[in-house]
Amino acid sequence: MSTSDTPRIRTRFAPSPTGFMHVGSVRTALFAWLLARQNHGDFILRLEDTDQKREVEGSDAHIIATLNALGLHYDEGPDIGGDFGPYRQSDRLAIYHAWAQKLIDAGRAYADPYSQAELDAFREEAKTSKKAFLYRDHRPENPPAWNGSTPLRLKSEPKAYHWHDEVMGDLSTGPEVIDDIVLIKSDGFPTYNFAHIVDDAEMKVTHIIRGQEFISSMPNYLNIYEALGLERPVFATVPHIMAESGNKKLGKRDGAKDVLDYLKDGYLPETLLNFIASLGWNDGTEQELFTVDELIEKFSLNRVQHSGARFDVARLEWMNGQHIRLLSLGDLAQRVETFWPEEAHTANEEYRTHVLTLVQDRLKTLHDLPTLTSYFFTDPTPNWQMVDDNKQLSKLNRDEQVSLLRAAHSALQHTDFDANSVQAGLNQLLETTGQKPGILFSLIRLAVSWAPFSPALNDTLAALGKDRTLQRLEAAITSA
RNA sequence: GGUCUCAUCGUCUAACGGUUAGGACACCAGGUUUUCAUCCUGGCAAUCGGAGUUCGAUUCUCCGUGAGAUCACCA
Repeated sequence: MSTSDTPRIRTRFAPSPTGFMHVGSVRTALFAWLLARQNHGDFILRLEDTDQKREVEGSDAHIIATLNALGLHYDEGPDIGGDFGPYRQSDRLAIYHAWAQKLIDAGRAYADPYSQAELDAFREEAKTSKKAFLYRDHRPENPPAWNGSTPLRLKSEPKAYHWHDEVMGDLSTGPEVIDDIVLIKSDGFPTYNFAHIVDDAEMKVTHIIRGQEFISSMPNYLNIYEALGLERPVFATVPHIMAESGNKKLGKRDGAKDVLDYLKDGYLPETLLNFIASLGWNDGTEQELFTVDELIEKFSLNRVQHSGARFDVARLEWMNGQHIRLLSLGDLAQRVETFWPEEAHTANEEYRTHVLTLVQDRLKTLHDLPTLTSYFFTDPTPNWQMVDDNKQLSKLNRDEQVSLLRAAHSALQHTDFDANSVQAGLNQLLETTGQKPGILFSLIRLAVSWAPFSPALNDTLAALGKDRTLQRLEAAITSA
């Protein structure tokens, strides 16, 4: 790479289409995306579909949908093209074979002559003699010419390595980890180990960001870079996210959740990005909440944690509430469109928006909307158990409770129904009944909503309006 | 087992070698919103162990211990 001008930063996210994206995969995508955006570079999506057996139908579309839903838009990719395509490895087989041929010509790759059984025997032998298995210990003297029907292996050059990782710092290993790894499989597809190096070079990727599981293969990759005569890109290895319980890395088998499901559950994309970034990264200040723009501005690889972080939903929930509160009413209104309870769809827009203002501070996820608002749209079923379960209210007997509701009913009949007037009416009712607000207001609140929580009482009644409020009180009284 | 990596409150984390080791989530207790959620205040709670370097180690070195990753014709 020329040193006179720094190359444009290009990062990539290179998933294999074997399922959905969990928070771990989103994080590597996010970090790569942040780095590209921060430097006004390019972010590339490349599908690594070289293992036909593991491929899951439709997961490429699912991955793309997830990236788009999160706003992690890429500049080049299988569905949108770009100058360095194709962006699907199965469409690039000729490219890998051309690069492989270079290695063969240079005497740095050879056909693997062994059968699976023979290989297994070598491994077994190594195991019983308690030695690490190395294929190169069995490297054939005169391998046959490669005809594509057997694996093609790298003729490695064992040596100690030493490299820099933007996240982990300086890393090193001895020659004992270098081996003759497979470059092209007997089905003609390249291995990840070979394909990603070729692709990153062809696509001019400058920064490789990936999970910790690749750290132990790094020396072998370095060996390939050298065999191919390629410059090393910048490496950044991010630690794993661990499952909520246990210390294992988060994986699909351990109940890792599809990130798209978090969106369906009413978590905001910006919450997810903020949360996932903060799992292993912070800007060194005490700031916890970041907008996407702030993440782009402040993110840096060298402040990424070296150790794995555990996923904590409670914190995610809290953060989502915070982000919901930061939304403008108009923005929130748009985002909750699909979350309203069924009955809300017949209500007029103005009323719905008003209800939304009342509950914005109470939402933890958009999915909470129905339980928080359904009584604004449809008459609730009285449930006196809720009254009996209330510490304060249970001190009164049913007759006393009902007579308080009657008093409320008659008092509110003569009140205007804006929030202030309702408040004044309620205050007066406190005096005439001689009740404590904790009792009187709790009772009225339940009688009109039959919901576990609701906005301030006067706001709630004013929003419901006089007719509906009185009618609910009547319904409560008759059902007692 | 070999190799590599990591290690601060329960969790996410901050701390030029010098701080009463800070913040956030969760939890607990008060308060405001004349109930609930939100919000505010306060509380609980951590440097894995042992040597060494240093006037002084969370921080540097070494040894343990623990944890994770990887040793595929998977990525």
